[in-house]
Amino acid sequence: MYRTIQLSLQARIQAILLAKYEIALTQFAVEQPPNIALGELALPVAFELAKRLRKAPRAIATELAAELNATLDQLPGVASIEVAGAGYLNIRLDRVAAVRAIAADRHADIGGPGFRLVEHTSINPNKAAHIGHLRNAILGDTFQRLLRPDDYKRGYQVGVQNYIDNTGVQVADVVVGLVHLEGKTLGSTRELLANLVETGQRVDFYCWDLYARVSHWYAGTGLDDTTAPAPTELARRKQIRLDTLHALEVGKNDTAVIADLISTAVLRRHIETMQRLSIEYDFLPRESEILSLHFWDAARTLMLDRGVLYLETDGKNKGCYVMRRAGNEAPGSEQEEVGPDEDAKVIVRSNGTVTYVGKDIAYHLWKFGLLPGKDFGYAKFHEYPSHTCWISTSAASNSAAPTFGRADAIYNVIDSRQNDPQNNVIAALRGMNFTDAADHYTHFSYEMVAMTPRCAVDLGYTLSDEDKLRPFIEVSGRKGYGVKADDLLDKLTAAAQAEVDSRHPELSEAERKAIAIQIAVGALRYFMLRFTRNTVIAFDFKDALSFEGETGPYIQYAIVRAANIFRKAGTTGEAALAAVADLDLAALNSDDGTSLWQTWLLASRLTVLIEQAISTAEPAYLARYAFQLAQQFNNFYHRHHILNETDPTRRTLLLATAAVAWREMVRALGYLGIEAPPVM
RNA sequence: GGGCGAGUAGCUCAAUUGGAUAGAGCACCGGCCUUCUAAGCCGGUGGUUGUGGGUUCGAUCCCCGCCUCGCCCA
Repeated sequence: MYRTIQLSLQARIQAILLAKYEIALTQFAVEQPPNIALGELALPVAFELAKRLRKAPRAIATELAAELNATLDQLPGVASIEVAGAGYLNIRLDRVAAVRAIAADRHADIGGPGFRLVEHTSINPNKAAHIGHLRNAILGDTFQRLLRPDDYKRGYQVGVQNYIDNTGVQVADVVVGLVHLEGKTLGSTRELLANLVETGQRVDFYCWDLYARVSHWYAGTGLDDTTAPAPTELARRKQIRLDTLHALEVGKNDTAVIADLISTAVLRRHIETMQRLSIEYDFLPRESEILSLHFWDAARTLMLDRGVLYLETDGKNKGCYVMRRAGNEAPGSEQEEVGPDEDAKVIVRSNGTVTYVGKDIAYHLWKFGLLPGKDFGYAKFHEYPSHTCWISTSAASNSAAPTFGRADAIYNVIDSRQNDPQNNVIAALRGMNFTDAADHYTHFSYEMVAMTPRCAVDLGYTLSDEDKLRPFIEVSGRKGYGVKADDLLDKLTAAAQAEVDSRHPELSEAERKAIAIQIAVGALRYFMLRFTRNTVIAFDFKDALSFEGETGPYIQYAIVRAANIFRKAGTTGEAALAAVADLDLAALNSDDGTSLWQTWLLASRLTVLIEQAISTAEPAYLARYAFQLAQQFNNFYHRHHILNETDPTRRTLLLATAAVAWREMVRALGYLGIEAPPVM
């Protein structure tokens, strides 16, 4: 409702400006006054025009207000418009009409054509998921929910991908650990995996420790060395690492098979972990197929054709295929004669190997459907209750698979440390004149999750004196520093379970467990979403394990309270809202009615927030909105005791007010991937 | 050395992207459970928005200098 009025106001004022001053203003702000007494919407448009019209803002506002008030019938839902302050146009709404529209769930639609690809999670399959990966996956999953079609909005067609680097150095390192530190063969690796499953152990946790051990082994600093190893020994270990990595890239050998077994087993664990948080994927493209299906060869041809890639013949990059960086473009100019562009990005090294950026460019050309003649094979990997998760294969494709790639817009949820590489890919697209693709490429960048020094010490890590003074300690899979996602979730669930057990002994074990999980997920997802993207989260158990104040459970609790009222009143939220249609709503215009009206007004803003969260790629806005709405409801809850209300008209209005808050809180939490428990 | 980001209440974060009196949570102090669930509500303490200039009707936000921290690249 709120959004609808915003749009009609904008259109109306644009028309007036064009007719009266011949000014075409495409975008201007619609705000909320600081106080409801000033109205429901505020337009600072007169300030914008002051300079262009060489007139005082207040004079312009007065003229506009007169014009708007004279044609109020063209603005349905608006009661009056007045000038305030130095030149604000304050809008008052027709509360009765607005409440009826909100109760009937009339709201602006969100959505459009085109296929949008959201890529998130993308954990190297060589270790357990940790809190940093959780932030990534929760951001991506929430954003995907905002885009997708649902009961509330038309939405966009969306595909969710989780990229798997199963042939990279990280997987190679774990293979080195298995083969060279634990003496495993292909056969004994199979036994190990079977054994871990039988004994109920988590493969990814096993690899977590092994990965940290291998890192120490390379450096000669771990428990595997009682005395410092000789330089020749360290060189030998480094060579083993390179050889193993090479074996993975080439494929079709025992080392590669071991890597595949391990990385697939770890990947299955990641899928399980994320499913605990209601995070699902549609497709898992793997680097092994990008290599085996020779995506790069097609990309190289295209890049050479389009002139973004060229062979450097001189300077430090002699013999490499390089790409000009943005800002250094001088196609066909004298620049090449002046000398080599030392700042150019190396794509193919002089030894013929492709850099990571090269492979990434090929992959992104595929995403946009720009890689001629190349597509993955698709195989089923995992079944969710509502859909299949597919995985890439170099074998023949399953004909039942949907198509991925050929996206109109992509969103890559990748932390801000990858800003440079991401910009390189965009620059490549732009250089190839794929302007549309480059324009619709969003690096959904976010800051990392680190740990407070205290948190690191609590986990048993020994910090240097220097590290203890830092604001935070970076999570490091390589060092084995970090809070594992499953451990955190287990901890949260246990804490929630203790509360539920003591509050609801009448419920069955299974019911209490289910509620505890909903609360734990609510706490965790909200915690990861409440910070805006470019804030480093310094993780601390005290904050993350809290169920009070600005948390997910606070909002869930508000929903439970509302639901209790409907239950005890012998009605439902839906019925309470339907009763508004033929109710006397005159009370809304009284002073007392204003506080009720504020709840309706806030509830009607969900559409505005969703749209804002999408356009800024900032789910935190929606998280904060959900909390605000819960605060507003709790305030209302304490001020009005609905079931004791004797006046039937007023009681119906109060019930409906609780119901509108309830409806929008449930919706907002749904987009955040948080369920509303039946009781708490 | 270059690039990106950040610096706001004791702590952790917001601020509708340049708008009206800079707001929340935590912590602390005081009040509220015989009521629809206290995982809650009400009140209070707490600010020279790192710093110096500039731009304009208006700056936490934009521009320049400096300081501090983080990340990436070399």
